[in-house]
Amino acid sequence: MIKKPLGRPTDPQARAARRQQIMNGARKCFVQKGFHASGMAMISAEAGVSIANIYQYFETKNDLITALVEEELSNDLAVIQALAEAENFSAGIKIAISRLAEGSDVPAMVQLRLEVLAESFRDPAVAEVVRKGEALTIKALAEILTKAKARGEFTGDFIPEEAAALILAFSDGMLSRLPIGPKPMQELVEPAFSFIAKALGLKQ
Amino acid sequence: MIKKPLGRPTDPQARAARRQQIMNGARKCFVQKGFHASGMAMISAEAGVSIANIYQYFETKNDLITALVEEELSNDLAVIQALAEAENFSAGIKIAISRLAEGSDVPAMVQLRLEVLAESFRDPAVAEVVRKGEALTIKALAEILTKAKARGEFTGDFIPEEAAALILAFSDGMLSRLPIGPKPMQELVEPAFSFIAKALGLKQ
Amino acid sequence: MIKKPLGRPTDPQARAARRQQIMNGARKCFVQKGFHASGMAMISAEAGVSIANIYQYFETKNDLITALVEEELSNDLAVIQALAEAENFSAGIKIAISRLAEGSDVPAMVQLRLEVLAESFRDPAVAEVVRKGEALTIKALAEILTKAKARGEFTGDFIPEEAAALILAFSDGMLSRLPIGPKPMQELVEPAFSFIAKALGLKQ
Amino acid sequence: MIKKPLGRPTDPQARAARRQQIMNGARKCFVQKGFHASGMAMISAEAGVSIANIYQYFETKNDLITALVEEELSNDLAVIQALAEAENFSAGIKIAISRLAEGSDVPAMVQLRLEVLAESFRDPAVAEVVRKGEALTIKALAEILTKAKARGEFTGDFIPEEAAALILAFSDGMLSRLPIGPKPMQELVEPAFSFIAKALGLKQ
DNA sequence: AATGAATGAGCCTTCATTCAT
DNA sequence: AATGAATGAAGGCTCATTCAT
Repeated sequence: MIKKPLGRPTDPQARAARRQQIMNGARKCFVQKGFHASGMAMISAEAGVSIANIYQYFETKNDLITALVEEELSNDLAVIQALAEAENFSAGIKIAISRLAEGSDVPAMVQLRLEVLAESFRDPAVAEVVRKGEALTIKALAEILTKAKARGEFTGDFIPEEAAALILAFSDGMLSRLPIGPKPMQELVEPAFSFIAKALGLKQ
Repeated sequence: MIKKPLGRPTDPQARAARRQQIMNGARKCFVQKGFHASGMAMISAEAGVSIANIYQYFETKNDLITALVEEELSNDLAVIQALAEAENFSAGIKIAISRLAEGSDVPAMVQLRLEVLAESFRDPAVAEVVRKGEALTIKALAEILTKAKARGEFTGDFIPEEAAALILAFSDGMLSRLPIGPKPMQELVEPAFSFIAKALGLKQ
Repeated sequence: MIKKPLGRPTDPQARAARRQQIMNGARKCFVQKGFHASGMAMISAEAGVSIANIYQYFETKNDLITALVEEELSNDLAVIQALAEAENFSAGIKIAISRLAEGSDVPAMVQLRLEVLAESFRDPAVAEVVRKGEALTIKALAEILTKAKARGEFTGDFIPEEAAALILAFSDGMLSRLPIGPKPMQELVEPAFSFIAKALGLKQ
Repeated sequence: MIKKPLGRPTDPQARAARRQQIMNGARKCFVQKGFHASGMAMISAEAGVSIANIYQYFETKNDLITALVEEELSNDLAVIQALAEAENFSAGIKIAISRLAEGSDVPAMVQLRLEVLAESFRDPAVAEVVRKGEALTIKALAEILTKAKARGEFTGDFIPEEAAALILAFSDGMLSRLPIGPKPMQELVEPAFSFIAKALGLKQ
């Protein structure tokens, strides 16, 4: 016998949709003003929802932030995982880069990334979430490196986990300098790739 | 005849000291809570100064932030310039690293660095200040690289300005992951140096 | 099919009541301290409402002032219009005077009137509101004068609009001297009426 | 033997000049913003004096206000007294009116007048000052009326003190409507004079 | 589920004033 | 006499959050 819910049946799909709607509005605000300068009023306006309604999906503003951080991290992970399907490491990196460069809202993502890192210094809860997400990302990238290494794509030797961490750090650093660099990011893609390639001893 | 100014004369030294005192208090707050979550009340308490007094040294809270950003950038530049006095590039990097590692408050500096980068996305005034500071830093590092290159310390070839930008980005990325990395920073110093060394073709 | 609005429905009556409650509290404060020396804290205390709640009914303190000015002007207009129902001009004036004299809070009204006039010098928005209100009042009084004139209540000749403006100015002047006059207002009612009567050539 | 002051000799003239300088700056501010919206900072800037210096001439801001009110009242009295030198009442009124109309800053005076009246409702000290000043003005005007009456310039009968009070009230009322009247003041001078003339039974 | 109404705490800034020079 | 330095209190307004409908 199928369970028959009593009272008003809640529609999980509708709930998820609205939750996403709120998070999308919140992301816009956080990108523009940061976590702590974005008010619930602005978020509710951007999401097209009443303020009070937000509190039925997130207990506090902090929870909303945390949820958004998790979503953001899973996006990052997805990029890395997409990289796994490439034929070789070199091609994978280029796919990832082009995916970033062609993404319509790179600055927004970077802004949010910085916000997340800064927040993880302050809020231990956020730090924990980020730490887990990053661990997954590093692991995924390390596996890719391990396979590529096994395929003999590198001349040099390195510990995959370490190299993964370094690559991601490098990527973070490059992206975070987007708004302040003297040159546009485009011109640094090539040297950046070359930088990594040499560091890892990528063939050709 | 020299005109004698009426009233109480200004003591530039005392003013500078007080200004610094305020900025130090502000830094503590900004490190803990970020720019926008730090209130003037907290800053004044931390600095041991009345709120109203702060406004005799900084017109607005934003001006205080900007001043702090400038100070922070000049500190960064000083680190790089100290690197110029080393015998060779390898030694210089190690000096810089040890200087950072031994610095009593690396996490605070990193936290502030993230805050600054995030803010430069939002406030064009801050972005401009950061841009100028970074240009100076890149230039300084590029000169160091040029000299080291002339001394034949590298096997590979690279454009100094580009390499400088990449190194700084890498450094930023490494530092910014301090609170989230699975390993403590200490363990990544060696691989990070090795990473750069290979990328630039540093001999030995 | 009629769309059913979601969420809690608005109760216009309750809103209007609360709005009035706030305005009443504000009036007390403005009478005692004037517009600019009355703080929102004092207003909220006098109205029995939280400060933040006031801002759900008036966007700014200035809006609250403007709304009060409008209300005040409509009260003035009501007094004049009540005058229209009297048998003749002489009786009407006496009705108006007694209505003022018996009104429990003449000083408050006068104080507010001065505040309004002073403010209309500074804030163009207030000036515009007052101008429109005064135009209506003058028009109403002019009509009354026109009818009385047609009834042959005056020996002299005068342009109704001009006379109306002069009478209102005279009234304003008399009232505004309430707190400084050497004699209580009561003793000046008779001479004031006589003054107007002679000026207009009122019979008997 | 002439008294020889010990210590630093104070220059009463210089003191008076500076005092006036401050009051002039204060007047500008009070006209623009009113008593309570004008800050000491603005006053000091307008007067070209440091804030602290103001406190050597006026104990509090309130004292500064009171002093200005006194000055303002004595100006009013001077206008009335100038009226005494005219050949007859009719000419005197016209002199007074033209003196006002040609005065470069009638609106400023009126604005201040309203401010003073409003303040006299609140501050008993100001009220007392104004009351005394007004008593003098009424007395002066009453004397003028008495003389004119003795010269047979009026047909009607009236008590001079009463008439003086009424005339001044009327004048106040007319002026205070400057910023809100539908017509410019100029066009109301003639009817206003006629109004008074009729009320007092002025011949011709 | 969704919204309007309400609030205490806090925001940045300016106030009138005093003190030291 | 005159000014810079300093401050507690208050300014208008917004905050994240809760409650009633």
